Amino acid sequence: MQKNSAVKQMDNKVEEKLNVIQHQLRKKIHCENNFSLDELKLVAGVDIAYWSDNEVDYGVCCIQVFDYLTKKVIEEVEYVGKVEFPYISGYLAFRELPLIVKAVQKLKNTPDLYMFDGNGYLHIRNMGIATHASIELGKPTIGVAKTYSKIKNVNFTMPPNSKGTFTDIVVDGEVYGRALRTRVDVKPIFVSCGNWIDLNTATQITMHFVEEDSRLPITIRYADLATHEARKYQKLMNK
DNA sequence: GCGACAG
DNA sequence: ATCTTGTCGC
Repeated sequence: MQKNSAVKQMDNKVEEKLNVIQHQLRKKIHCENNFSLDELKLVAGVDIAYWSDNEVDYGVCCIQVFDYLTKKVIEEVEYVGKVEFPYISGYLAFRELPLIVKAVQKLKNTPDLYMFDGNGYLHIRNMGIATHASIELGKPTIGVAKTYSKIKNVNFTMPPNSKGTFTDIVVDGEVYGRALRTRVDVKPIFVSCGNWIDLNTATQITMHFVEEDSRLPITIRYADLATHEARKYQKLMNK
């Protein structure tokens, strides 16, 4: 299911509307901190896993809330629901946000910041899932993608092979995000401001959550594992 | 026509 | 994202 066939399922006028929406929301982006790192307490990791049953697509969104200092999970929630929107590169938020909002509503705690599996400002219209979600949730966010999706023909430069090094990704003279080598001998991840945070702080927080068992920060990693477990359970219950 | 394409 | 075993390496 590549972009072409996915777009065929979506009216061209619909795509144009989504485009307009993203350009409108773009005005609400702030790549600067609206909080103090000293006061950062609760950080949430968000991810979604998918499956289908009788031609119907389902997804489960898992959110893990971590204490920033102890790096322990203090709360986790999941929300299972139908997924109506197709995956189209550049419009991931429209596919994932409905489930994310529902999952957030189940939280008893209010995270100070959210981390997403996907881009934020590092996006063709600066409106990756992390940025769009921040505007929806009203909280600072960070985008953490596992692969780079080329923007305006700009490639990224591979950072040196040592922990914590990075190279910025500059598009039209502006830093959109960076390739970050979280550990030695691993592929870099792609970090960008979602909203209400600067790139250096986003990088610092991301590195803070990187441990020895994954190149991904544990916020994203644990949420990813949780979605897989939740899906396994859902498929089991459906038989 | 061909390649690219976050999750 | 998802479908999936073995296998190379630390």
